Amino acid sequence: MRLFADQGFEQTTVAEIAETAGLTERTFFRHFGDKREVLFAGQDDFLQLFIDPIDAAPAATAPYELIARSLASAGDFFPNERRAYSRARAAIIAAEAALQERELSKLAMLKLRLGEVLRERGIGEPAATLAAEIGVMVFHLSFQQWIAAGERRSMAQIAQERLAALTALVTQ
Amino acid sequence: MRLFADQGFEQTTVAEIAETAGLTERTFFRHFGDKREVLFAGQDDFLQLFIDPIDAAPAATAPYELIARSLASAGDFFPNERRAYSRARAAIIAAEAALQERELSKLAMLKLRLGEVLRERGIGEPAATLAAEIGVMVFHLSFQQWIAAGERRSMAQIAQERLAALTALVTQ
DNA sequence: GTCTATAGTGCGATAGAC
DNA sequence: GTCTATCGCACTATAGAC
Repeated sequence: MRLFADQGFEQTTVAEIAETAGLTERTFFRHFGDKREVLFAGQDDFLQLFIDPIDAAPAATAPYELIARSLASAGDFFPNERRAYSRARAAIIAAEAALQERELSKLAMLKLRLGEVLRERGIGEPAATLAAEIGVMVFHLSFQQWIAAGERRSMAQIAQERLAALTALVTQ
Repeated sequence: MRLFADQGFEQTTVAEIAETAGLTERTFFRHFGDKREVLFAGQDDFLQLFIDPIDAAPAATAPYELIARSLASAGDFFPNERRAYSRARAAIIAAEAALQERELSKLAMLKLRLGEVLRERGIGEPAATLAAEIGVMVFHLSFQQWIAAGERRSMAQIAQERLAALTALVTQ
């Protein structure tokens, strides 16, 4: 992160990263499948925040309500103290198309996982996939707003507002 | 496409592609920013199909209705004759994570462009971005269903059904 | 069109942890 | 004694500079 922030992602070689970390290039690639992956690894607990409230919900809970709970829970990953760090990381990603691609890819994986969890609850198609897509989409848009300049509201609050806006949009 | 289908995307070198096309490697990269791009270039008319019906709609048309018209129009890009080709292309993309990433990236660009068009009509935020996200998301899921084994319905029909399912999901 | 830097892979050797 | 982390080295393809 320090190297990327100072000189840019593209301008930083894997050799530099490895040296800074006191390792060899070969070892870097043992831990990370590619150079971009170093910015996205270790998001397992983040994923779990989406899933836990779904697992904990009563069996009859409607998909929409599950998504709302999932979003509220995911907000815990982004307390106010994390905002500065998230902004710095987002700036690095925003500066490089290759990193934006990887971010979209990670969000797509989250969608797939969420869809699975919903289907395991007996929610059918296309509802399960649609609910997963909506949940992750609202999360993503909310996150972008959360790190916007001057924004002070919490992630959970923004997400709730965005989900309501989506509902309003669809029911015009 | 032929080379990718026969031996896989990763196993096909740019040198091979260039030679097959009767060009040099350097010329390939002059036309395409990177190797993956060759599978995604020239989608401008596709993009326009989303935008045209929005431009043509009466000023007071609600965002949801705009999206519905956009989806109906985009369906024209996928007549039944195109289905076999789309399946073959999708199979190539599905076999390679790097290509799936690029596809998501292209869809994200489409979202951005659609959002712009909606804002130019005076639709505010977050409605414009949400509508664009919903439109492209429904398109993407519908496309995946359209190329699913045994599926015979038209793109427009599937998209309409998916959009209705989304509405039902959110309004329960 | 030529040249070169860098990402990423395959295989093997070594050292330490349990 | 097996398992895992690191390293060394040779090699190829992409991609960019000039």
